[in-house]
Amino acid sequence: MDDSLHQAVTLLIAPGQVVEVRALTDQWIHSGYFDDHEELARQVAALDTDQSVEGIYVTLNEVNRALLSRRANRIKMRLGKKDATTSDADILRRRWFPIDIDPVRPSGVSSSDAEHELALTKAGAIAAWLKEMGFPDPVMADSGNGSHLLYRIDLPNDEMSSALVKRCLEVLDVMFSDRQVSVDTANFNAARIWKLYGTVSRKGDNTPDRPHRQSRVLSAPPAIETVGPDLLQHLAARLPAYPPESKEEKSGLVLSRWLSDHGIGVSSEKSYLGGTLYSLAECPFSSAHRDGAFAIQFPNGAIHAGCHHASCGGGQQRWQELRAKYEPGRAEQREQHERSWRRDRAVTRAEQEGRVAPPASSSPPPEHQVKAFEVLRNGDPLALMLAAFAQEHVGDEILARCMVLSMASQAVKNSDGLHVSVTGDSGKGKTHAFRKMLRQVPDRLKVKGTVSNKALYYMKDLAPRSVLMSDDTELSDSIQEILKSATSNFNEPITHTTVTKDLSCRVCRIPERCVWWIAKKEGTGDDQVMNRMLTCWIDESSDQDARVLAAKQVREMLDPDSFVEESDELRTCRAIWEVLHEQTIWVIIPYSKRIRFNAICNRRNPDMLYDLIKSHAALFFMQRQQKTSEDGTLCVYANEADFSAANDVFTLLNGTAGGQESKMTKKESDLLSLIHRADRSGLTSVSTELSKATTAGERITPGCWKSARPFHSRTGP
DNA sequence: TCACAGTCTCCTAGGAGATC
DNA sequence: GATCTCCTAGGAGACTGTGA
Repeated sequence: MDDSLHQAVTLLIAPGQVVEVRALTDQWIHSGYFDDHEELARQVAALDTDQSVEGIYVTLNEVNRALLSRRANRIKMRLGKKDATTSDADILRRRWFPIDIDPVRPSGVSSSDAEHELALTKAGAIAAWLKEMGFPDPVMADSGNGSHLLYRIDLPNDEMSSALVKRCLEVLDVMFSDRQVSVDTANFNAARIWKLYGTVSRKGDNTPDRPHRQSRVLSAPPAIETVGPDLLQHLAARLPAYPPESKEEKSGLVLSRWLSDHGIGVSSEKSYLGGTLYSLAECPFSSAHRDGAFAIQFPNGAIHAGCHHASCGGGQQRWQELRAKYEPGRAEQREQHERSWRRDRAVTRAEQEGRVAPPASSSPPPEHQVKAFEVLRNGDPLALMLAAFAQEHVGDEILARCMVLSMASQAVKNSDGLHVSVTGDSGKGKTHAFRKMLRQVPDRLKVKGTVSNKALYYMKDLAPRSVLMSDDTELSDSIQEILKSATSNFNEPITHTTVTKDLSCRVCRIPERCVWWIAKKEGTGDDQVMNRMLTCWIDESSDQDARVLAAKQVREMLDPDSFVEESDELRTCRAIWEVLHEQTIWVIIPYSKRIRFNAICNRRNPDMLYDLIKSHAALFFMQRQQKTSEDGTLCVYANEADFSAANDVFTLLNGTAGGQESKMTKKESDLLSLIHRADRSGLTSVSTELSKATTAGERITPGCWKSARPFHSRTGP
């Protein structure tokens, strides 16, 4: 028997242990099970002379003894489809923690001498690193093309052990793999077969540059110590297994750009937990070595940086240290910024407690709070909100106006509430517009995304005056019913009574004064729902596409330092909404009787105009004539500016920016417009089809709205 | 060739609620 | 109370890619 083969069998396989031998050829698999290890070595030695055999392997871990009966102490050549080999479920215990270090090369060829040497060197480095951590000396072997490290373990074959071994390999891969050599992370499964040392590795043709080599054990400790699970867990914990939480990195720092901007060289990059791991060309933490440093950016933006050398923390998080090294003074600025933010927030909360006007405080309120009251008293809050919105979303101003007035309607006691629906094709920015405007809303007052039919009734922390945003989905019948209730009974909670398991009644509620913002695809939702909402169209024009692209191009040029996550305007808007959400205002429209409506057939439209006026007046409540009613309600008188602003919105919603009265989508409206332009007889036909007079047909044609405002009025207090 | 991981789709069971 | 519908989670199976 070959000495090295005999040494391997003695070393790897416990006496009496059943083991599967598997030989791979280009086309076939030969396999047998052995508990007679002398016989195993004899048959393997014979098989190894077969030049078609690329490699001979054994199962490393303890195999179920029953499998011996499959092919007892014999190798069956050319397995058929019915001949099973060892699966993970056939393994009784894990006996080895195997580390396979392979040179990076094209598949199907043996390694060159240089590549082979690199893998052996890398194995030495890994063994040394693990020894620093407390690992014993491993069995080191030459696999023929790369190198192997084997540590004796004793773990049950279960999911936890599998995950632990897998994680350890992943950590070693991150720490040690580079462009030339990689640690194979696929060797974690229990039934994994392993090169039987003493046999020849024959990948591809045997050429001088890439010769076939015999695998062999290079070194083995006299007594092999078992590595305990604690040590493996210690290794597994060397790197974050999940993206770490990081508020700071959500600011949009792009690690690759940051490294490049600061002249930090990257020797290689690869994916890690969905993010990217950059191996640094030189260690920025120590001058004692060059290799080993790395930085990872996770999908959530968080960053982990470190170095695998024990003297550099052995992979521990050192990102803040790295950043501070290249951005001196930043930590201090950050601390100052956070102190200021905490102070602002504390003052804002204190002022929220039962106040209508700003308190005459000897200490100055925070900057944005002062600005908020300044704008509410003397400025134009609507203009500020539109400007803050425009900083983050290009165009769609009329939609923005609708959203602002919708939120303002929550503060109006005598309003039915204004809800917003926006239609248009996917990808045109409906959801983006909603999300950007929602940034002005305090977090506790918004619900985003999709919900199942009854879920809203069961949300325990859903606050009154929340904004419920439904995202680009088709509205189910059930949600549409809730919407109808919400819009019909704005000032009361929506109740829903169900029967529990013990057949008692349970009453669930959606709180009062919630407004809905619905992003819909074309042609979804029924008219009754649409009737109750401000019906906007997203701007789908090619001009808008060009403007969006231009804005995107500017944004992509920003570096992290010039990127502002929250502008002063945005913070001021949020402070304004905090003030308004504390108010309940009764708006009086003293000129109500002087408003003339062209179309009152849909009774909801006058309501909507009145609500728009009231909402605008609520937004400017500090600049309007006020009185307090007997029950203490703050009353505000709407003025001509409120009418004018509301009328502008309503006119646009019936013209170029929405289908408020017609309930048509943009495409339907464009089609009618086309018919109208092409031939007036076409309009007559449409009117006939609709069973309406030609004038009615004209009215639903957008071109006519442009020339005729829907309301006449003589306004003024 | 085989086993496995990962991904995706489809199907099914079970629970909740509605209806008769 | 029986039955139906809707929703959800989970499993099965097909498929692909990888590595021995």
